[in-house]
Amino acid sequence: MNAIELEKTYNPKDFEDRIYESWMKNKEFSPKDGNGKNPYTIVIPPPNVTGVLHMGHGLNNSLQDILIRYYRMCGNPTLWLPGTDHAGIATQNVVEKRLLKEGKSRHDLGREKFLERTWEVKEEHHSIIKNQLQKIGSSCDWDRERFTMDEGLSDAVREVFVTLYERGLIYKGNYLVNWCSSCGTALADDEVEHQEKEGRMYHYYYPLADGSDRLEIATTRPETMLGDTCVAVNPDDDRYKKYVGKMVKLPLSDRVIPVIADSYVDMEFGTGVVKITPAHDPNDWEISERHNIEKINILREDGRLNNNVPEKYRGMTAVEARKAVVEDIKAEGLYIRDEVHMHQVGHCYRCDTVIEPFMSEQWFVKMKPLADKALSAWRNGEVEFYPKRWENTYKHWLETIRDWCISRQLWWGHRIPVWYCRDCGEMIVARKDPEKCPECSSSNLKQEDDVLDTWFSSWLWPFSTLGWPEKTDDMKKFFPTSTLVTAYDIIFFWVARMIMASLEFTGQVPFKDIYIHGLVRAKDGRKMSKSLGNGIDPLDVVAEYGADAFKFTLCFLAAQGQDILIDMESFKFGSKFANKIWNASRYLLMNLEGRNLVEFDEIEKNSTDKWILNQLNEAVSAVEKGMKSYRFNDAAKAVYEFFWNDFCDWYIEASKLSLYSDDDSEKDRGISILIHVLNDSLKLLHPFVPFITEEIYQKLPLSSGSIVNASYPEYKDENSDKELASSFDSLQELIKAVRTMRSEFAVVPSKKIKMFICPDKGFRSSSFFEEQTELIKFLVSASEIEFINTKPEEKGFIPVAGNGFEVYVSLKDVIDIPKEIAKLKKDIEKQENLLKRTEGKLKNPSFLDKAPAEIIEKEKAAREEISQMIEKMKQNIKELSE
RNA sequence: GGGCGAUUAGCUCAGUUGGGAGAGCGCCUGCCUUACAAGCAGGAUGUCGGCGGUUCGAGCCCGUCAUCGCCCACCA
Repeated sequence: MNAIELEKTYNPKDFEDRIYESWMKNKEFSPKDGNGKNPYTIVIPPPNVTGVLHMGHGLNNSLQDILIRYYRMCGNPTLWLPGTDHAGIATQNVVEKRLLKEGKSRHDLGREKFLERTWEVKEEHHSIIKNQLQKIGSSCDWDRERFTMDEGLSDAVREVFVTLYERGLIYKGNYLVNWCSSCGTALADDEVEHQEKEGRMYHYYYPLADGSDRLEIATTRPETMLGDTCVAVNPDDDRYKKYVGKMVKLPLSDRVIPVIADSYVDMEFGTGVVKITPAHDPNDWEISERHNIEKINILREDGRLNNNVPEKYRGMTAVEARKAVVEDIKAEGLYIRDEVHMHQVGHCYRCDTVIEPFMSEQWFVKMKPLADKALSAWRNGEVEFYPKRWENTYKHWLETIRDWCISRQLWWGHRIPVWYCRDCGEMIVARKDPEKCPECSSSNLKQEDDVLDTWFSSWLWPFSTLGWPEKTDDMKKFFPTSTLVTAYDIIFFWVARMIMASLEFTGQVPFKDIYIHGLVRAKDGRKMSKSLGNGIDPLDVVAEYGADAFKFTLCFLAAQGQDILIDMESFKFGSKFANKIWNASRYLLMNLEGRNLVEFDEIEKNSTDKWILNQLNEAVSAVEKGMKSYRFNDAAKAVYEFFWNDFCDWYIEASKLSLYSDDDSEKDRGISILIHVLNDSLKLLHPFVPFITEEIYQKLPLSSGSIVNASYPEYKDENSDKELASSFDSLQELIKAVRTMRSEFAVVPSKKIKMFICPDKGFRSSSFFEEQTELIKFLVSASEIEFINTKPEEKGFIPVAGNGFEVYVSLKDVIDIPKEIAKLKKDIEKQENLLKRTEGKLKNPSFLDKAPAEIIEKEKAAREEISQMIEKMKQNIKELSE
């Protein structure tokens, strides 16, 4: 046949897009029927539709893709279901920012127009993120793509909301929530990020109403005093017992508030007197509930002070008011001092604005009953975390869970399916939009303005995307899913909640395995972020090195659960590997010129062939082990070492003996096995480097169809040959020993040497060496090899000692004898140290008594080997000195 | 205040039932050997954070300390 040509240089840009298109065209990513094998399903953690793919997504989706491609090739009906998340706050912020540029606010447009605008932005961004996922090679079934706000998923959201309401697990109430004044909405507890900030602790007096005395209080937020409704002390605090029940005058206002006793107050901290602002502090809220104290809200939704404070402070921001209040306290002569104080301050996880505790009417999910189910499912082993340590995090969060505030004062999202009758005030919670009030039949209804927290749709993702609440075929076939792959930063937001929702509504866990990978960071260990400017755009990596280099590098670095530190340069690693695959393949395809391929089963295999088949077999096994235990780096390492070290450095080199021979049938034999092994290697590699393997696979004379659905190489017992592998180790040792000798004394490859090989008596590989004479000659550039039983009589040969053999090479005229002797002496010293250690063990009675027999045997063998080696080297020094 | 992770070659990191310390990059030497110089062949480099313990044997298990990082937590 003719040679098959590959471009001289590996250039992923030439084929990656073309190949992805062909995959799409041929629907390679849609699940195939398995011959009785279990389906393997992953639902993608849906990226924010208006977000941009960052390195975290890059890692996340690379790992998913590797799993998916692996199981798909293993013959399981495999589904990777893609989709995006509407990301309420984030998306709304994007659109509002755009409007701001036009000088408008969302209120200028009105709800309906604003939503239209947002859908447009959504469409526009959606194609960006989808394209990015495709560029990195994600083999998702795009025909099944979903969006959290599409019709089916919206139905699921309603079904869940109403059902939970019916089950008494959703309630509405006026409580203290986390308020982001910039986003203008309430947030769940998890959406608040605490940052250590330097603040000041202000001390000043509250005078008693009767003027008899005054109390010193301390606070970090003086402005909140405008909402104080009492002052609290510990009931056991002797200093203050006498004040309990008395009234104090609240400075800067005309209010008089009581002194109460509550054991919450820590006598040791501060002055032991706490000003209580129920509407703006969670603890104060609790205290006011216990003592039935009034709550005064002093903030507007935009974070400025409202009309419940004296006129001069109205409209000020908290920061402005703080300054003003402190000045006024000073003016009144009540000020004592202030000092630096470090404390945790909550910030909005979307816009980083300081969060204010704020009293408002919101919807909540009662979490305890849901959490209990999720805990027991985990205890029963229905879900398993990789790495296991995350189970502590999961458990702790579920055990200390608080109710979930699910209403958001936004427009973009699922509008809460609750209506109020304007005529009779009836509240209607319904799956379908009601036409009229069931109480009074009025059609004058108004739907709840608020929308649901984004996570309220995400937590249904594993089953809503498969068609739930309908009983779809996909639901039957692919649910529960197999593996969830995600980073640890959303265990609470998402993972735990999916388990809760799934158990509550399907009675099953949503997935069996949860693989938690690390975060991708910059080389300095910092998080990649826009503000730091240290981020790497995955698409830049793809443009520079290709998608395969991108995926392989990340996978190779993804040690279980550890963060990954990278820069642009890091991807050279994967790129070099891809380049190696390219060139090795190119070389083999070139050598098809004029050859007749022989059916693999009919080829007679020599030891080297059997050896590479054994190595391939072991690699298959290592990949399987790596995939099953989610040790991606182990799997990547196995394929890397197999392909580069075994296949390229040894097997292809060795095969040149065949390819360069004069015998046509030997050439045919050689190339046939090479192509066969390459074919299997490409399949072995495909999950890790999908594009390049497809590009080459398509050109191989053995293959038909896409590699995406080709069958993965299977581990075969009959290909496993430990003895052969061990003989090959000896052969490699021998070759390396001679090469080292040549290299140390700068003997150019073109200089052929003559050598004698003297295998140790009874050494297992002695006959193996003889069989490999031609190969050894070729690989060490020898002109002639003779096998002997004892030291050669011929002069001018340098002895090289190895385990089980001694080699004599004709280098005496070129080498520096004193230098060689010095080196040998150093080696002997090393060996003697090893021997000492081994002998020490073997002389130790408790070692002999307690160590397993196997280990003792090993030590004995080592003693034998080492002392023989020392003997040989000593002998060699003598010979060299002659 | 709790919990977790990290500490191994100059750099980034592997090292899963405890049994003679590894990879990639970088460095040094020699090779443009008709697949690949993004390559080939060879080489140097480690008190495995400190201390103590368990064990015949510890990078790995236990305790403790140190440094760095993360998560959770209502101390005004």
